[in-house]
Amino acid sequence: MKDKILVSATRRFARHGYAGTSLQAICDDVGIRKPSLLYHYPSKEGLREAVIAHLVSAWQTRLPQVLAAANGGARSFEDVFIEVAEFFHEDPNRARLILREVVDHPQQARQRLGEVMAPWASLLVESIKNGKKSGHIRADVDVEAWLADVVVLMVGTFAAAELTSVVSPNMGEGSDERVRRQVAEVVRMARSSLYRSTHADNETESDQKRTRNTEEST
Amino acid sequence: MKDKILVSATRRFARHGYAGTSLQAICDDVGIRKPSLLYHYPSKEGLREAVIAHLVSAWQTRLPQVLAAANGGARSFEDVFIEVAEFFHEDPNRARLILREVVDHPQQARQRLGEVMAPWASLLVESIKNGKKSGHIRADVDVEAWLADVVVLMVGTFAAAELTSVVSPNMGEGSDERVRRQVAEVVRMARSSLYRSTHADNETESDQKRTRNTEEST
DNA sequence: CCTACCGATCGGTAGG
DNA sequence: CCTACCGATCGGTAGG
Repeated sequence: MKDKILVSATRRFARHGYAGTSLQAICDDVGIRKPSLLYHYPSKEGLREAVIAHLVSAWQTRLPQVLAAANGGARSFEDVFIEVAEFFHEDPNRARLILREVVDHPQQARQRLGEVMAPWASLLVESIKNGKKSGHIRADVDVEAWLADVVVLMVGTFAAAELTSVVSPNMGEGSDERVRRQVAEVVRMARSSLYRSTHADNETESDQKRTRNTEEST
Repeated sequence: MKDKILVSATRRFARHGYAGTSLQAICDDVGIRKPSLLYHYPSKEGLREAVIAHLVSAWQTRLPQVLAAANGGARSFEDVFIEVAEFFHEDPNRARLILREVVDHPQQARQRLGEVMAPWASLLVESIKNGKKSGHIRADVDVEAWLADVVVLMVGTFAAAELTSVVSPNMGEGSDERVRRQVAEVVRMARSSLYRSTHADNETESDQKRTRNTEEST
């Protein structure tokens, strides 16, 4: 029961925001009365904290795989972002929730994001800076800003998948396909803006139509 | 007076969201009573529409400059994004407002964004696709996805300027400097992920330590 | 632009 | 997990 409340709260907080969600609405979802909800969670604020804590812990569970990817050598960056994309793909509400927290409680969200990102972010930054010295990473990359950009891109892509269709409304209704394309382009942008010469540069002009169909999944 | 209401509403909707803002709070800001506000605007919803309409009209005012930049030849893309950045820099609440609209009313926001972006977005997309044919644009760029990414990046950078400090908390408190770096990196990413060979590539390996020193200031 | 007031709903408590 | 109920606040109206 406590879990059903958490699931409903997560969905509603993500979709309508904290202020836009009433305890009554959550109770209606799970079929109980307000006092029953307040037996499981001390207050609305307490419920919000539980929702965030659950999100953080889901991420912590994921961390080992991300860290493993980060140590994978040359393809480190791409593998890390693929792991991150998988995390959001599992439940896009996670991205929306993060986005809401960032705009609703900027300083608190910054701190929490810092704690949660620190382990893998510092690894990545270190790795990129080494790449700069050894020459295969562009010298003009602002590493911290680059990483922040890619995180914004990841969260933004999943939180606002609807945006894509602004430009290409002719794409299939299935937003799954849309998100896939969007993520692929995020990875491509991240990579090609980082490396001095991109692997994809050995593409000839003959295959301009597109070699990769889903992703480059070679 | 009507204007003071609009200004307060814009700020509060941007910062705390529509549901998180009470008419009373706006009235307190401008020093009137609720019925007076409802004389100027028919309802809370009506006020929200006015806020959005004002944002759209501010953008329309800007449009000519953006279109002019889009026709500037080789530097088209960069100039367009510099114009867009200027628009958000004038008032970051604009970015927050857009972001809120996108998560709160996805389909409505998508439609409105489509209308507002169409004129310059189609110019840009066309121009990039031509660049592909003539060979100076990478063949593997997913043009529509790329544009969506850059828009997300622009809005996200101004809406969540606080994010940057997650990675580099040692940076100056002045978020102005932070945003500047962030925008610069957005432009760099956008450009270098687009062109087959970037202008910045003529950097030699000798200035790898960093041309700019505002960076992580070793 | 105001006073006075409305029904509805908010988060939360008492008490079992 | 419930019924019953709380004060506070919500958006909005009547009437001037």
